[in-house]
Amino acid sequence: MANHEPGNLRRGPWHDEEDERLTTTVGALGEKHWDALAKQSGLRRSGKSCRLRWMNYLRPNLKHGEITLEEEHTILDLHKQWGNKWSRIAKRLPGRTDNEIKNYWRSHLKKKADSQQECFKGMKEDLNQDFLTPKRDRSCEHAGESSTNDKEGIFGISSLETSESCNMNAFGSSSPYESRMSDLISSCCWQGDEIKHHEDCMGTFPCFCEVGSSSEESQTHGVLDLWSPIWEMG
DNA sequence: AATAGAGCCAACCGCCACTAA
DNA sequence: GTTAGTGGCGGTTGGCTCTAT
Repeated sequence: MANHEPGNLRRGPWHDEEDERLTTTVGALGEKHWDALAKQSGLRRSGKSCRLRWMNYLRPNLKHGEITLEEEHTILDLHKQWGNKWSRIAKRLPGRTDNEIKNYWRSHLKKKADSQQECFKGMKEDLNQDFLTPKRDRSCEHAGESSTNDKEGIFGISSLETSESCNMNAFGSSSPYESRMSDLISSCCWQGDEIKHHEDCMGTFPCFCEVGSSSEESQTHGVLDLWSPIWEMG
């Protein structure tokens, strides 16, 4: 199989001259046939090691700076959808490598995601206590049609979709429901996030306005992600 | 100032899928 | 159909840096 190499291969951190030599060789031969490339370069490195070094650090157009807030949201969104498919996630973040994203997730986001999940879990319990009340009095015409699931338990409405179609102002500007949701969101949003409302939502909750970054993807997923932990904990 | 513990990240390892012979 | 070679992916590790005591 591959990599049953002689024992004199170098390991450990790469030196500048090794980087230069690898860059030159890849420039001449292209990003393929890594074992042959490693031999031809004269580097005492395995093809696998050369490929990794190239892909993660030497490739043109790689970003080496800090992960931005927008990128962070994207990583969280996509990780939620796809799990640990780091290479797939990396394809959606130009200039970032799977290794970089994986490390960032483990060192920065995992705890964040876990604590957010815990936060929502606690909030959901509180909300169930607060709002397990008759729902037919709610102004929304969808309210109270069949009170069989947790989404209704919280909102008195039958689904995310129907709630979206309702006018949330029907709950009243000072409803306990609204203020509770406001507390929930402000306590669960990450530091640096801001909630931006559309003109017609009047800043009531729940609305489907943008949370956090201004990217198109976040606009699509941001709020749904904010709510989904509640749905999923049913 | 010394030291222990935590955090971070580059690099390695093992497995798997794909391809060619 | 089988086997060997290769590349890609995700998990893990080792060592360096930072922070708290």
